[in-house]
Amino acid sequence: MEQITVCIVEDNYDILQALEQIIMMSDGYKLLGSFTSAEDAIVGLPILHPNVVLMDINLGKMNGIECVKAIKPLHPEILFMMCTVYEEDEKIFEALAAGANGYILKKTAPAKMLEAIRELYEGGAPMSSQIARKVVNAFQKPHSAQIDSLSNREAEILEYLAKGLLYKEIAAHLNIAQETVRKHVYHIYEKLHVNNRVEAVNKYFGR
Amino acid sequence: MEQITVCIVEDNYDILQALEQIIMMSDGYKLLGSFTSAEDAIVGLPILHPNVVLMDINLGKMNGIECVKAIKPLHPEILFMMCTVYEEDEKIFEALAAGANGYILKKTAPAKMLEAIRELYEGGAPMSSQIARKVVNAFQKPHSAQIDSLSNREAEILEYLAKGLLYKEIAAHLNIAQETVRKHVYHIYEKLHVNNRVEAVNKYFGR
DNA sequence: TCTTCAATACCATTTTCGTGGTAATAAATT
DNA sequence: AATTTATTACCACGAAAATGGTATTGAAGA
Repeated sequence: MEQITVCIVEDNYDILQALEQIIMMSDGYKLLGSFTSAEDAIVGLPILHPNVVLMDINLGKMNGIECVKAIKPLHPEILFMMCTVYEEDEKIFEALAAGANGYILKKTAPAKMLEAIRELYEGGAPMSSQIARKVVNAFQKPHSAQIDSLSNREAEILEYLAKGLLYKEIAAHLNIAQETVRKHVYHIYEKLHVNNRVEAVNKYFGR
Repeated sequence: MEQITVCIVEDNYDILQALEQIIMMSDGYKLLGSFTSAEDAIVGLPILHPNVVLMDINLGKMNGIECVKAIKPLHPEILFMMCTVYEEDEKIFEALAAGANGYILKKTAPAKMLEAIRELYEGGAPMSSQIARKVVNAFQKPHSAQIDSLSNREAEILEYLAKGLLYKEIAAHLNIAQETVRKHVYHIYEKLHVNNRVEAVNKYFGR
């Protein structure tokens, strides 16, 4: 089994020591080093470049998410596992958007923790069932009552609007007059309570 | 342990029989019925309303994703586990967007299959490591070379464009002349190789 | 030092969009 | 039978956006 190199970023000394013990005592895992602040990690992680980083979210000044955001674009090969005490909804999505690859709770049992690190290393995205469901749910297009109120034709035209087509282009696609497209759009805006294209498209994408 | 009620939608008779056997022979799971077409399932599933549906993606005329799309909005409490032979990228996201809750491969071992069904029932979103990574990656804002080429000010203005603000509103926010905003936008379009707002915003959101 | 780039600002022109009115037809609903 | 809704179409006006040119300033780089 290949050795997985690991770094830890954690500002609570007791928790850090416990994590270090788990990694060091386990075959197949090698602790390269630890950091107690995001600032130190930004400097040190690119030098040590481990396979996996266990990143605490709530650090001192700069939090773990900011830290990932700073490092990940420059070193996409480094895998980040976010560690927190609670499953905070917003933090999860923020972390994933920042480039985190996994998300586990600190209370996770040592064996599970090691398993998750390996899963991450092997191309997975370890996270609890509850988090996975939230992530999957985020994919569901939230079809609001407003969107539902659109007629078939209007919904069709909104799709074209979302692609950035001009009215004349939409008209050509649908074989109707540009003026008719214009009128449909007018009604779409009324139903969605917006007054320009981008706002309508944002509603279409559930934002 | 509570009984989990299950229905299967699968048009291959051999595979269907195998799945039925697995469910029927296992404690804690109860097979309510099976369907061999999406059309039949749309009629029958709401009547049987199982906890979990094993849904084949490649059915005859109407595929499994269309089927989920038809039923899920009316019965969000029914959980859908998509089953396919291969991990087809586009299908995964299409299925999740349609309202699927889990995504596993048909070759999955019976024990794992049952475990996944229970995980689904208990609020999880079972899927393979590879799929989970793809789903998580989809959250990462894909910052293209084009987006990176924008200056700070331009990126800032693109954010406002994405919200649907008028030039004059953006100008007011930034305390600069509307004409200056206009010029920034002109450069943004050049760098992103687009010629209207919606296309620029789509690049911003990685579409 | 010279050059390039980012940010600012102003101008002119054309195209597209947003607003709102009228109206015919067919389909669905009351 | 009467009414509403969806789809189509045309018109007119003003607002906003898109194209492209000029120009100044300051900062960063060659």
